[in-house]
Amino acid sequence: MRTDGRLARMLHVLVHMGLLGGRETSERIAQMLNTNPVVVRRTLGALRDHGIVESEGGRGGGWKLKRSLDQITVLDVQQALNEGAIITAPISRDHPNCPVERASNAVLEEAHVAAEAQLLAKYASTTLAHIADIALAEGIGSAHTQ
Amino acid sequence: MRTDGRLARMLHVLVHMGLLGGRETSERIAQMLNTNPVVVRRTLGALRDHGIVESEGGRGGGWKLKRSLDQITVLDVQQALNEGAIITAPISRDHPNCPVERASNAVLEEAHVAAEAQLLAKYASTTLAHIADIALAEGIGSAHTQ
DNA sequence: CTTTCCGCAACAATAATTGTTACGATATAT
DNA sequence: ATATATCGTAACAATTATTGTTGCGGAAAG
Repeated sequence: MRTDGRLARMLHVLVHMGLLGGRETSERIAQMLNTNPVVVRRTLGALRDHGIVESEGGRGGGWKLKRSLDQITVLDVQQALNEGAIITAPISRDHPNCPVERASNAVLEEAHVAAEAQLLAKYASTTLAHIADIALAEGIGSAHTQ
Repeated sequence: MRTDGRLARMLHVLVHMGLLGGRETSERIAQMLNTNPVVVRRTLGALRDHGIVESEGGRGGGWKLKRSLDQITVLDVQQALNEGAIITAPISRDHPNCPVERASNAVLEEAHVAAEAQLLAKYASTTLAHIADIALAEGIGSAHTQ
């Protein structure tokens, strides 16, 4: 199964935008992400709908953070991208009335719900400013030294 | 993304096999799972390679548990089916040398590794006998009342 | 030696994200 | 006004993983 890379990509680009401070076009952001401007609009559009960034069309337009890095958590970004659960219990629906299938599913559900709760708590307590600090401690934060 | 239903399906069928006690053919197991005998062989084959079940060909053959239900944990089944991680951190690989991307990935990795550790602990402490108990408490455990 | 099993290869079906092209809408500069 | 730079969106191919299916071979029991 292909991994859904949207969360990581958005964290990456939002931190860059916070460090750079100005407005960025979909074209430049696409280069940061090694991808296409349309993919950027598609994904950043979801963040705009949740008040994390704002966009302006026309000459001189582009994308800008609507809050500072310390006011955005990983959880904010995650929830803007995916309204559903992060970790989905891999339950089966072959015989919904079979007590054994229901018991198996119930055990899996319980374990996954607990793991997801822990994950969400971690997401909620991690701000993008924290990520920026780690990046700055390791190297130059705003350049792609590739 | 389609959910990987193999773990839930295997828990389901292993508990049935434990409760029934005898040998089951791929054909009958496929009916329990609403699927095809080939899919059953494919998946149970992995469990055989890990010593959870055994198979015999020819007339009177089929599949049988190699250990009792209280000697098989959910973790055993999970690891037989998938050698990799259960929860994969959705990291990005767009600019591997970019400190910001690395910092984002590191934060995600750390959170997911912690969540997976909790999940594995839960899997390890849950036996198939436990699932069977839940099923028996709710209804008849060996019949498909559909 | 026939029937009943599993073993395995090959390929279509399904589902989700990503990548790409094309066209429209809008705002700015000249 | 008109050209230009941007986002907005629809449509479709590419990719990837599991599932479903068919077909043929091998092995064991009777």
